[in-house]
Amino acid sequence: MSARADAFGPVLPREFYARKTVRVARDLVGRVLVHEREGEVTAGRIVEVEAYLGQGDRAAHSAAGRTPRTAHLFGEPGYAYVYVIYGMHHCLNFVCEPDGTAGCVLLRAVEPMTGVAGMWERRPKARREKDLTSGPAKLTAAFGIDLGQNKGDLVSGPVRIHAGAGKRARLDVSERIGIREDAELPLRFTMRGSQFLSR
DNA sequence: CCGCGGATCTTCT
DNA sequence: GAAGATCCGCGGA
Repeated sequence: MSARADAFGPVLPREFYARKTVRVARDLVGRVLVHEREGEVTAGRIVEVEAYLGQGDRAAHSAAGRTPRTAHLFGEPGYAYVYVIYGMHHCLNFVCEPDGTAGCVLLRAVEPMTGVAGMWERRPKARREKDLTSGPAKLTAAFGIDLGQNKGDLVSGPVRIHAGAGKRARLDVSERIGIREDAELPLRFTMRGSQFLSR
């Protein structure tokens, strides 16, 4: 790990993810997403997430039971779940809950911190800085994350989450975006006052 | 600024 | 074969 990445605080340990999905989701707001490869560090503060529950949540990919795609949602926590949406975009999730129980947190928006020039290169159509990462597929593009990072270890791999400054973020709670089933559940958590939310 | 529809492909029925 | 946890460009106001 580079000295620069250390400035974001320690990497969150696997136990962080081995809790109830909603608890992890709330705790993730304000943390720092880091993608490091070939010496290039891309980082951003997490400002928006959504929880997808393993049980009683028909909007979750795990709702249909184990399939080849979703098997690791039921496995050990602290791994990435990346999938392709609408044929051309990628979404990044973090596997939660103890081994054997499904549950994940969808990352929806971050505030750019480090490697912003690289983000502009990977998202040349963005107009303002907030357009770089203010959506689940925008931020994966800006961070260079795709299926190659699926099943990656968030504790020891190139995609990690660091603890951040430690100040407890003020949260707003709302309904999840872009889903039909169980759309009324209050499972979207956003950093109050952030200018980098998806909508 | 807003609403509409096209793009494009993985996954499961 | 159809749907989908989205983004972007276009047209109109």
